[in-house]
Amino acid sequence: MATPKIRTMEEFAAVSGISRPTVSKYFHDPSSVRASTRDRIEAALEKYDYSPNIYAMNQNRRLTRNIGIVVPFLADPVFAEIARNLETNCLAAGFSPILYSSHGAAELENDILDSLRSQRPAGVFLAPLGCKSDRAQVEKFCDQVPTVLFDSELEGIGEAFVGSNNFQSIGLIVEYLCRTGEPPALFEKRNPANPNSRKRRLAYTAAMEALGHEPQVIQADGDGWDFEGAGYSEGMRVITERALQTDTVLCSNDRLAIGFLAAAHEKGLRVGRGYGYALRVAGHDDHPFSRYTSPSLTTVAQDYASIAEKSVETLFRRLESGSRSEDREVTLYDGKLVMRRSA
Amino acid sequence: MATPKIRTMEEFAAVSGISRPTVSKYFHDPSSVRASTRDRIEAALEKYDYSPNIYAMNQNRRLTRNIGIVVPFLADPVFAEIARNLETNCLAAGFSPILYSSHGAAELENDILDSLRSQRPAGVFLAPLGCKSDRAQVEKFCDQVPTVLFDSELEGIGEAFVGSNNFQSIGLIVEYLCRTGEPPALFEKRNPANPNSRKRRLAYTAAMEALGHEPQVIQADGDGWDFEGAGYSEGMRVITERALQTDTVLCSNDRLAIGFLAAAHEKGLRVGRGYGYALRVAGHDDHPFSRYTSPSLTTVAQDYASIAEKSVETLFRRLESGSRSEDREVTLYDGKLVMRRSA
DNA sequence: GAAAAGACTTTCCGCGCGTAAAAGAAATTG
DNA sequence: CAATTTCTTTTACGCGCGGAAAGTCTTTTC
Repeated sequence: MATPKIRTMEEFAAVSGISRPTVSKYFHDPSSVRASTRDRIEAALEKYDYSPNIYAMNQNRRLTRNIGIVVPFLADPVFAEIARNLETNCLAAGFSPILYSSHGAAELENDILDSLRSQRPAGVFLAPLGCKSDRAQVEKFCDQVPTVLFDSELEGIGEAFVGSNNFQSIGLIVEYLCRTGEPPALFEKRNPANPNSRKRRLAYTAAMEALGHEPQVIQADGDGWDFEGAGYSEGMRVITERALQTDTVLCSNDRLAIGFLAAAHEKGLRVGRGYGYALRVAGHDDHPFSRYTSPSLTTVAQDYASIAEKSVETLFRRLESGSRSEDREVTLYDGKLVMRRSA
Repeated sequence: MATPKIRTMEEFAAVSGISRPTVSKYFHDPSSVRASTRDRIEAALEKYDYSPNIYAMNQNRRLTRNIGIVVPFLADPVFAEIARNLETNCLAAGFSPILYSSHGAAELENDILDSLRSQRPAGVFLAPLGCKSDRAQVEKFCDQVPTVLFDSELEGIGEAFVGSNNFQSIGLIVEYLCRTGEPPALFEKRNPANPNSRKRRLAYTAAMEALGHEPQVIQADGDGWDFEGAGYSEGMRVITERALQTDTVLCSNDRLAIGFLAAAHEKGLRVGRGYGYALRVAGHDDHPFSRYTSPSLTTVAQDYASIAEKSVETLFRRLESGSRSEDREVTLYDGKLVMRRSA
C-alpha cells in the first residue's frame, strides 16, 4: 500500500476522522469511547498500522503499564518456570512484563532495581537473592514502587510475600521417609544465600526430633548457584568416607539431589527404595528435570502456578485499590509429595 | 539529608552550577565535557542522586541504548545460558538488554517483535523459533531494526547469523561413535521446529554414508518443547520393541538424550561403553546438566560463550559503522567432543 | 419532543529532555 | 601577550503525547 506513513497521533487522528484527544482516550481504554467511534478508529488502525510512541506516552502518564519481574538466577529452570507464569499472567492483564535476572550478584540486583526505578513501573515482582541482597536498597525500592516478593522472604519488606510453606513440605517428606525406611540426613549447601534453605534446615531438625530421631546435617561447599556441582563433589566425599548414618538422604533442593545422584551412580550405588538398593535420595522443589533423572527423583512439588497466580493477583489488587501496605500479606503454599523411584 | 528533591535536569543543572545543555551532554557521554566540569557534575550527583527521565531521553534520541534479546524458550537452560552471556556483554558495552522469551509460540514471537519495534531499540539479538516463525514478519522487523540472528538460521534475514556448525559437530560424534563401537541410530523429534534439527539429520546421514554404514533415523512424537518427555516415551517404545539396529543411539540434542536415559534406566538397561553395558547414548549441545546425568552424557559442546561474544561484536560493529547489511555475515562455530560415560 | 446526560471537538498548556545556533568564557598555542 | 581553539552558556524550538476546559454535537430518558 502506498499509504503515507503515519508517525504521530495527530496524523492518525486526521486520517481516521476522529479528534486526537478521543484517539488518545481510545488507546488508554478502548471501551471508554462510543462503539461507533471505536469501529472507525479500528478500521483506520487496520489501514495505517500506527502505534503510539511509548516514550511520549509514559512521559506524561503518572503510571506506566510496565511490570518488572526480577529473579535471582534465570538459568535455574525453577525460576525460569515461575517467570514464565508471571509473564503470561501480566500479558493477560494487559501489562508489559520486563524480565531481569540478578545472576546471583548483589551489585547486579541493585543495578536492576535502579534501572527499574527509572522506568517507573506500575509494579514489580521480586525474588530477591536472599541473605546476599542489599536489604537497605531493596527496602528503599519497595517504598517507592509497589512490590510483591516471592520465593525468598525478606521480612517486613514489600507489599506482600508469596512462597512455599517449607515447614509443611519438609515435614511431609521427612515423615514419609521415616515411615518407609531409615530416617534421612539433610544435605544442603554450606552458606545458603537463600532463606528457604535455612528454614528447611530448621524444619528438618524439628521434624526429626518430633519423630524421635537424631538429625544429621551435611553441608556442601561450592560456588553460589552451582548446586549440581556442589551436590556431586560433596556427594562423592560423603559416600567415599561413609559419612552417612543411615541409608537415606534428603537434599535441600532437587539440584543438589541431581548432583548427589550423579555421585552415587559413579560410585556404583543403586539408588531407590526396597530390596537391593543401597541408598534413598529425596529432593525438594520438583524441578522440571526431576522426573527424568535416573532413577526418577522423589521430591516435594512447589506449587509454581499458584505462587505466580497469587503474586499477580495480589499486586494487581493493590494497584487498583491504590492502598499501600498497611497489612503486609504473607501467603504460603503447601507442597505436595511426589513419589518416584529414588526414595 | 533535607535536600529538596531534584526532579528535572533543569533543577539539577541549577544546583550543580552548570547549564542544562552541558549536563545533558554529560549524561550522553561523560568524556565529552571538560574534566573540571565533569567533577562538579559528579559531586552534585552524589549529593542529590538525580537520574534523567528515560522516557523523555528516548523520545528525542533517534536511537535508544536498548538492546532486545529474544529467545524461543527461556526455560531451556541452553537458551538461558546464551541469554545470560548476551546480557552481560551488553551491560559491559553500556547498553540496556531487555530479555524476551517466545515460549515456543509464533504469535508471541510476533507480539514481542511488535513491542520491541515500538521501543526503538538500537539493535536486537534474535533466536527465532525456526520453521514455526512468521518469516514475513521477522523479515520486516529485521528491515527496520538492526538484528543479528543466532542459534536458528533463517536464511537471508538479518544483518548476520551466528551459530553452530552442525555438519562438523555431528560428523565428529558420528565418527567417534563408529570408531569406538557400533554405528549409531539418530534419535530426533518428528516435527522439529528448529532448523538445526534438520541440518543435524542431513549431517548424520551424510556422515554415516561416508563411513559405509546404513543410517537409521528414529522420530519421537511430542509437544513442542518437551524434549525430555518425547525422548522418554519414544525411548520406552524403542527399547520395548527392540527397534534399534545397533546398541548405539545418537540423540539430536541433550534433552532428548536425558529422556532416553530415563527410559533406559527404567527398562534396566545399563548405559555406557565397554563390557557389561547394553547401550551407548550420546547427545548434542552439552546441556548444563549433561555432566550430572546417570551416567554422565557424552555429547558435543556448542561454544556458547563464543556465539554470544561474536553476536555482540557483530551487532555493535554494525551499529557503529551505521552500514546496513550489504554482506550478510554468517559465522559457524565448531563443536567439541565431550567424552563422558554414556558413550 | 424537550431536557438531561453523555460523547466528542477545539484549543491550549505542560511533561522532561535533545539539539541547534550564536555568543561568551576558558584553556591552549606560538 | 594576542590569536586560536575548545568548551560552556544562553536562547529557543521541537519531540509526541496527556490532560484540562469549554463548547458543540449526539444519544438517552421520561
